[in-house]
Amino acid sequence: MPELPEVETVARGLNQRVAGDVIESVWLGSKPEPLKSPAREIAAALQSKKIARVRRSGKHIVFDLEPLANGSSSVQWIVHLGMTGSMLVSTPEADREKHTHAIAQLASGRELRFVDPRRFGRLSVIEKFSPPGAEPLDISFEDFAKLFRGRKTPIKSALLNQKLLSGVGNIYADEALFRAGVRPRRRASSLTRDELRGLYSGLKRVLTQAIKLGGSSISDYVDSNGDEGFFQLKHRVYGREGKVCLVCKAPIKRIVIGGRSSHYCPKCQK
DNA sequence: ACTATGTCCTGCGAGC
DNA sequence: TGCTCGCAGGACATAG
Repeated sequence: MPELPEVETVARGLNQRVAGDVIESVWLGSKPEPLKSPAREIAAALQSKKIARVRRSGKHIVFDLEPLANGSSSVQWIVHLGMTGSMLVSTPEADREKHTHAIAQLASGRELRFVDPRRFGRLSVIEKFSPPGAEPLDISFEDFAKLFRGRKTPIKSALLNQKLLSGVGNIYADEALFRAGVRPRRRASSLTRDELRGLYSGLKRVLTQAIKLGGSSISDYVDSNGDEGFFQLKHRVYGREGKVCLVCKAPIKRIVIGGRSSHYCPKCQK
């Protein structure tokens, strides 16, 4: 589900609400657990840790944790929401949603709940998380252009490659390519410098505006408060197959690239 | 090193 | 109403 703007929204919400709180205990409920490291290690690492800060890196939520007493070292709790994951702040009395896989009890009396129907999400604890690719909102144009040099893969697939850029997913790749006027099947290396400039600024604009609107809610996505985003109302191509282009009235096309559906306007995008 | 493909999971809506 | 099919915001492993 969640791409950079959704994860950013969730992380900001979590930071506002649980930074400073303390994880008292952890329940890991589902089997197999949606974990990268053994359940016991994760539970032990989270227990009795203060949440110093919650932030986003790529599509990952990063909880910066500090030990309560001297002795153990700082660690990071890394949460990836996969396609359908959500991380909710709730009261212990609230009904436990189906597919709740983990719950952290907080000293304030509240709970952090990880819910994920499709189970593509992952939890892990490490010392220092380093994202594989560059942050799309921070990268310079020159570095951005360099990412696609010599790549024969379609530009759409290159945008989704997290080792190049961290955080871009199917929605925002399609929306950025529309704003750049570039068809998703074009070979990455074939883009002209002008097209790369359009893609660079189109991607930044789309991500920035989506963050402002709290992300896109298609079916599952909600923030840490359970609220939906509004950027889906601004989609120009994603999910609009057969509908008319808002710029030129041509019908929007849907094709499959690398197993992912891709939406574009055959007239506006070259 | 890069690229294309299949697989992991559950749920929902469309079509019959 | 009930079924089967296709599809879904992601990321890996694997094979070429």
